[in-house]
Amino acid sequence: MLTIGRLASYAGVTIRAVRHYHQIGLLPEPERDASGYRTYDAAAVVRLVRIRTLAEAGVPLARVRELLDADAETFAAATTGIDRQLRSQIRTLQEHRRRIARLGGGDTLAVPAEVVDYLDRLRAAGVPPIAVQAERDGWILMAARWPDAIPGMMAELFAQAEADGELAMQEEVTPDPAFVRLMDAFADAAHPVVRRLRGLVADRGWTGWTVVEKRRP
Amino acid sequence: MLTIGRLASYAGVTIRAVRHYHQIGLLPEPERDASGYRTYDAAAVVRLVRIRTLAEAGVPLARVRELLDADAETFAAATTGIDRQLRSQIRTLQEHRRRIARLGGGDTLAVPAEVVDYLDRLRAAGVPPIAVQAERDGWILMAARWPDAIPGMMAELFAQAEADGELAMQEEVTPDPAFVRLMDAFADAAHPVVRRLRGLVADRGWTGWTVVEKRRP
DNA sequence: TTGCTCCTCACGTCACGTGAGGTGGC
DNA sequence: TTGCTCCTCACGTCACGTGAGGTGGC
Repeated sequence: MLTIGRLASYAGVTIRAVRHYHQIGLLPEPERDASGYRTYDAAAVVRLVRIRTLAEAGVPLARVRELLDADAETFAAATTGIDRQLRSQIRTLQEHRRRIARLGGGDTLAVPAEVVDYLDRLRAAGVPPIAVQAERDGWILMAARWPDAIPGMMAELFAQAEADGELAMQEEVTPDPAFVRLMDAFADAAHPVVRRLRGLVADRGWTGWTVVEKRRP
Repeated sequence: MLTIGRLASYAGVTIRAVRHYHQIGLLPEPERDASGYRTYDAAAVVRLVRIRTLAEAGVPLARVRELLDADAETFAAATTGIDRQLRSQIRTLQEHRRRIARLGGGDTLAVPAEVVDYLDRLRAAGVPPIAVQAERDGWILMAARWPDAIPGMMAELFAQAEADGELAMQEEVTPDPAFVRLMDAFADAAHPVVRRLRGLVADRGWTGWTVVEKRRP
């Protein structure tokens, strides 16, 4: 016969966990010795190891109770489902590894992949970091509001760039005019208020949006 | 600007989670509009996505707070630690898959591998299932009490079997006498009370333990 | 007497979930 | 008026953790 301490350590759980399983009726209360100590037999070990194996695999204790009282066939079927869930958890953790690695590399993960590409092109084209960041913030809000619209908008953006001439992919300090027109067009399309602001700015003698310049007289 | 619902759905968390992060000061409370609704900007999205990425990777929220306020170098170092933990979790889940598969196959997982081998030999030798189960229960209690002693005892057991003659590995219905002597010796060794009981049984005209027979006069 | 293992309450923890009851603009 | 999204309490959940205060045999 075993004390609760030996039982727990053999099964790899805490004493408190064993007592918890008694409380919720998952593991029957055993006999007591003269001192009031619980005394466990081999059957308790077998049951506790089953409980722990299932619980550690993520099965809720309420479900563990059902499974312990099920016949071998039902139980075997349930283990298939549990295994599927475990595999799915593993895949999820692998995805989390990728995401954590990207975070560690300085990525914010806040914009879709297409937009990341686009922002990289801006940087490569020599757009100043502060402007790229402002651009990113705009896309974050866009993506949050109309998530489904992003791929289409990006496709349209690049198609327009093709039409206007090639995007400057070299590391030029000054963005090329075609690209500036592209970004202005995009900014207008992003939100009605942008066009209005641009109008106000134009009224005051300035032109452009991505690169704002004093209009030549 | 975004409402809490759009922010939450874009970041892949619940509205309640966002409010919880406000409550514990993990995400700053944003401005309110005329109706008292919270209005979020792009910075809130960036911060929330970081919180969620870390939290889903298993980082406690108290630690997330530390990391969000850390510099890029400290943060990058921390992600290495988080990745190590994720890999360890994946290995643990893979181990759980193996254990669940064994449970589904009828294994109790309550005895060490050596004892499983030994019990298989008993079964192969034609020992009745009920006796094998009793034997298993004895070993469970043994293993729980003196876990370190099991390998040595098993080695001794098989060495003794070699000395007494080979273990019957064929599927005989009747266990061979050498094997019965072996198990009797083992039972005596398992616990002092076994020898005493055997003595009492012997006094009443019976012999043996593994196979109890009326003693021939 | 000291140390160790056990005992029973009973409140605490973590990260939210879940109503209850109410507001504001279409 | 109805539907929808938002708001603030505030108690509930899950699987135990963690003292508090006490017992029993070496």
